Amino acid sequence: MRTLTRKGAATRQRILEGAAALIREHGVAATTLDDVLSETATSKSQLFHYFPGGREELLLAVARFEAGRVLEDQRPQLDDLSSWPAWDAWRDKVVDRYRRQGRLCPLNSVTSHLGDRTPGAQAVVTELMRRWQAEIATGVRRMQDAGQIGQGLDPDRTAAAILAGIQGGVLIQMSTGRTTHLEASLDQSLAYLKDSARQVCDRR
Amino acid sequence: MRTLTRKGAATRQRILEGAAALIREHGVAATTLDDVLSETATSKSQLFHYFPGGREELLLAVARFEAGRVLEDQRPQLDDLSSWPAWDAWRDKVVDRYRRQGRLCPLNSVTSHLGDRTPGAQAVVTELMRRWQAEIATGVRRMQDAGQIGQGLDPDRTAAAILAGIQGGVLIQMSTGRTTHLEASLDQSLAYLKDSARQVCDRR
DNA sequence: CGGAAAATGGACTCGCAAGTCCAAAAGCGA
DNA sequence: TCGCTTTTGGACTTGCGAGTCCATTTTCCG
Repeated sequence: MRTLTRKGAATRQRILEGAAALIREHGVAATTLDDVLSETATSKSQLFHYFPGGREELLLAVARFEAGRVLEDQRPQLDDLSSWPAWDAWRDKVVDRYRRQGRLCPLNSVTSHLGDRTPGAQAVVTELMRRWQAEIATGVRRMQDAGQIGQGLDPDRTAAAILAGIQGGVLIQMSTGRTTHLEASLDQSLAYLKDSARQVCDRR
Repeated sequence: MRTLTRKGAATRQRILEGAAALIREHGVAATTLDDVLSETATSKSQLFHYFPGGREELLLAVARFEAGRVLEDQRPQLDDLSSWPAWDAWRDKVVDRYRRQGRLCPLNSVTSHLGDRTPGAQAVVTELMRRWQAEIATGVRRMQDAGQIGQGLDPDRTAAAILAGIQGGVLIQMSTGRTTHLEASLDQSLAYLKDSARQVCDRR
């Protein structure tokens, strides 16, 4: 596959998105290549033409595809964590995003199926986490600059804790179907940050 | 399988633990029934004798087995969250437990493979979370009674947030291999709880 | 318009792993 | 010890799904 004509690119994309849709709905284990073919009205030769590595390469592409959406779905709120109302709006956006997504987390599903044999999958997740955490940390720093968050907090470590809470909330949602834990975690984190500012004032 | 002789029970247990060991090491996808057989020195007829439902039933049994270990591994610290040193000791125990476990989380692996077709797997996880959260909540209440945690906090919701942080920390560890996020989350939660007590004092 | 490269259809192979089966050995209770 | 039940060995079947292959059509570009 040296070059890709417009038609070819469209087909490749159709396969990719079709596979992602099936996985989001039924999970990885229940999604065969033949399912993808009939879903996207393509033939086997096409799939292996655009994804020479077969199933594994396709799953990895789906992982990248899904990973790319995660942060995008949080914009523009994630970009501007510079006031408490902005943080609250972001919190609502995150909760809403995962409530819509439902019980299945495609990214977790894909990576846990690719397992450790395909280091690429872990790399995709790790990179996503790194970027996500960095964006949150930027928000923390802005609030510190504005005197809204205590100076004593390490922005990066704080962001790590918030991120862990989100991930765990989503994970628990996968078995319970509820966003209760996600909300509780975000609310606790935000409360902690808000308190940290107040304590600084109290001490003066 | 009406009754189970002593020998039969031992064999069944050997199969179960062997399967759990393989899954902990290689993950579910890379573990076949034949692998389990050679690992445990048993034959196919034995496996299907003790797990008539085949692979699915065995995986569910492994899930239950692993779920049972989770809380046990946190005792006795989890049982006595009645002082800050006790909470800190529990925190260390949890971090240590998951650091030892390494990158693979057998429970997540199994449930994500059984997927939504086997509701039993989700039930196992849900029940584990419920119990885990309840035990943490008990600890919160004790600390409230002792005036060490602010009365304004909802024990159950607080426990939910702590639990989410733990789960997320472990999940992130699965791709990064590090317990950084787990530690950051637990530390942030504990700091929040400790602050909640101090604020109550300040207000008086 | 013409030829090379890309895209497509779909039948075919092939290996793996789940699950079946039956006969033989071992255990158990009376 | 006897007879019944449980346990065990391991060969066999079977189905599914990944991956291969080649002929044909379509697209691209000079």
